Amino acid sequence: MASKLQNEIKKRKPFDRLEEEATLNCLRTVDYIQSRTAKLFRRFGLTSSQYNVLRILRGEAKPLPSLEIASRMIQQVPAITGLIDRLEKAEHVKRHRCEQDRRVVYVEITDTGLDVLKKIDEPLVELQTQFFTHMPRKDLRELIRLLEQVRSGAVEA
Amino acid sequence: MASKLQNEIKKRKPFDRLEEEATLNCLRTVDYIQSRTAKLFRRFGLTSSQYNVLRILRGEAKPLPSLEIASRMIQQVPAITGLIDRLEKAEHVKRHRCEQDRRVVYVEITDTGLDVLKKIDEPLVELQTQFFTHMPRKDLRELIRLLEQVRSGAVEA
DNA sequence: GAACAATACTTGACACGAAAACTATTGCCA
DNA sequence: TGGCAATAGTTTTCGTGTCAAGTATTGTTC
Repeated sequence: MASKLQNEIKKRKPFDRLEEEATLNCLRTVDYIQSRTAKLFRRFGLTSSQYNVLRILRGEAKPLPSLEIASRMIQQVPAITGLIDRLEKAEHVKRHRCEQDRRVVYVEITDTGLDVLKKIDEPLVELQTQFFTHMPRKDLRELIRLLEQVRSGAVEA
Repeated sequence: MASKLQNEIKKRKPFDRLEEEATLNCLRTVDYIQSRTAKLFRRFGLTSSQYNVLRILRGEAKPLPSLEIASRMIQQVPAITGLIDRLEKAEHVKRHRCEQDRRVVYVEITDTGLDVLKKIDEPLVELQTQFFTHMPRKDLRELIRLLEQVRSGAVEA
């Protein structure tokens, strides 16, 4: 029987390696999750990355250096500068240089930023719940275990 | 005990919902897979999207209309134009208008394109194998099942 | 204490993804 | 057959990710 994924991408031959099928399934599933989530954020004028920066800042509840933010995200250093530029323009964050070490730039979330996050909280919980409502809790836990297991084998690039 | 993911993103409090933990685990794992794969493609002068277009064209072994290609990928219509522009400039594909229906543009892979794919084949198999070598086949099959299960609940946006 | 290395960003160039608006061509159908 | 909708792509704009190279500041070492 043809797999679900095989139909989705109109692949003619079945996968000949489990590894290929697993890789593509990961990508496909996340694409689904990403696009739904991105759509939600956009309703509030944010992109996924912007939301992530704000979420990190709220979690920490104090200003953080740019690179510290970058390290908690998945992004490269250069991207973070422009990201914060735009967040600053939208008045969701403020920047100020550290007086002790003038190389460091601290980023702080503003009240405007906190307000936006607050509005997003509930619909985001709803959406994440919706992704998995049809799955038994047991399967959900198993999925988490397996995904962590994949990453546990991660080798340095 | 703090979860693996919680440590990775330096989250201070444990996740209070399984759904959140599962969502973020999906994103995190795929980011790992994506970045490793993208690096491989870049060694051969391709991006992930470009590789995907070429792979689709090789699989079909005949010219395909632009939108047909787009539908087998995950991308939006507008993105496909520029993507094919760049592939054409690199002489990996050729474009030609359909004579019967002049709205349609057929895209065909060139010998250059086939050559690049051929060179990528082996290292890609190796990389995908490496992602999962440390996992028992049984777990791999279970992971595939669970990921398909997630998508099976997909609701229209 | 002067030179060099390391750190914390910033800038510029290019490719991609997403949305909205536009062009060209074809199909419909009354 | 004339007009209007549908289809297939393209263009534009903006935010992002990635790489390479650059700047400012601080640390370190001989």
